[in-house]
Amino acid sequence: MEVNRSDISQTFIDLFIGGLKFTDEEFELLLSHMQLELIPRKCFYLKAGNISKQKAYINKGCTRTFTVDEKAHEHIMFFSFEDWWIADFESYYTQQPARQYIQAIEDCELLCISKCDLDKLEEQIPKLKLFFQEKKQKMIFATLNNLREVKSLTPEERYLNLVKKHPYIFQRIPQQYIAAYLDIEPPSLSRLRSRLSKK
Amino acid sequence: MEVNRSDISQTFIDLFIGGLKFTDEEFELLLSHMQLELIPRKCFYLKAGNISKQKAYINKGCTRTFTVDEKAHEHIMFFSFEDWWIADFESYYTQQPARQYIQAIEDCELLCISKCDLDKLEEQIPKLKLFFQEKKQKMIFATLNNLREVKSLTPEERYLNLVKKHPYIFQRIPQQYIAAYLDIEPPSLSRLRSRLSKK
DNA sequence: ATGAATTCTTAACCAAGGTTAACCTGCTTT
DNA sequence: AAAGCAGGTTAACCTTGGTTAAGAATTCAT
Repeated sequence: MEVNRSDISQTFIDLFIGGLKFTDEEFELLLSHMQLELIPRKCFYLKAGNISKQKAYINKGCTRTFTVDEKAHEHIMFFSFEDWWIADFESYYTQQPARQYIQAIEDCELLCISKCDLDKLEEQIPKLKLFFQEKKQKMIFATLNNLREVKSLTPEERYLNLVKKHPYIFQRIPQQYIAAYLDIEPPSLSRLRSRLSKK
Repeated sequence: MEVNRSDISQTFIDLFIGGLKFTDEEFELLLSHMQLELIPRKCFYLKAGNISKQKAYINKGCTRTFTVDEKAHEHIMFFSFEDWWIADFESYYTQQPARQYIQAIEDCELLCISKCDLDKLEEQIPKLKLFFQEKKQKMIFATLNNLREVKSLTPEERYLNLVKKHPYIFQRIPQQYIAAYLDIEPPSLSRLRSRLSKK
């Protein structure tokens, strides 16, 4: 669907016009390559096996990125909210089938741009290339920290970290998904919570 | 210590001369910026709190990169062997104090180059820049796969994966470090192994 | 070669999370 | 309003890994 200027969040405009100092022409050029996709709650933006052909800015809504193991258990790698960019990182850069699913937790409005278009645009607008290189760098740091956390903390400690660092997610994310993010079963999360509330 | 041409492994020469098609001048230029560091077994190449100021090519030996949690338990992020490049990724790129330790498991010969020199060299030799960009990309993929594994597999499954994919490490890495890599205690690894050998 | 020091294994006991099933609550649907 | 459903909680039981300590096996140093 074509992007209607009125659909775009102020945050998106601030990001490019205010933050990255895009000229109006550059911004229009960018917009002309973006499509608006509406993903209803519970629907998939990407399924494992498909190729992640575009990056999407979350204009509204939130998603979960997860894998499914051999025992059919889901493991959530991360949640994404407004102002995040989503794609299956490995699939996007290799153009090989993804191993992860990206599913809308709430109705989502996504501003999408294809890898092909973005690659060209990045050559025309170096600021854009730098912006995504920065994003990539931060994403690596976040992944390494994540790995460190998963390796060194107990589920309870990870839960407490989540409460401390991202309390807002409990307003928007169902418990079962929090459990899948912590890699425990829903009854364990319930127990853990009641154990903590008694202290 | 200055790098003596005779110290360098054939693999290193093949990498740059054969693989990356460096001219002799480029190769000499690279070598002129590298230093040989000898790290004896059990000594640290990097300690948490220090800044990772250089990249090092493992000419000989192997290392472990690990963190220490609040309960003083060590968690090994990965092992590195000959022909790998080591640094604390986040610290190297941000020049902030590292949160990880890098310790020699065997006596190591490292070919080191400072971030400052490498940044300059990469401008002079674009092939070098591309080479490290590729490395970085692969490192991200590996980290994401690692995270997926840690989140979705049991220690037993991770052990079996290790046996299947990297059987050689059992020749060189003590059990206690394998346990710290799997994020279990040594007695658990022993139990797991005896359980498996009975099947 | 011998003693000392690591490293690995084993055993006993404990704690935490998995599994299953029942139950409760709040929503949707008709 | 009643039935159905999804999400969350609770309880009972089981499995697995942590903890501690003791003992066996290796390795190292002299």
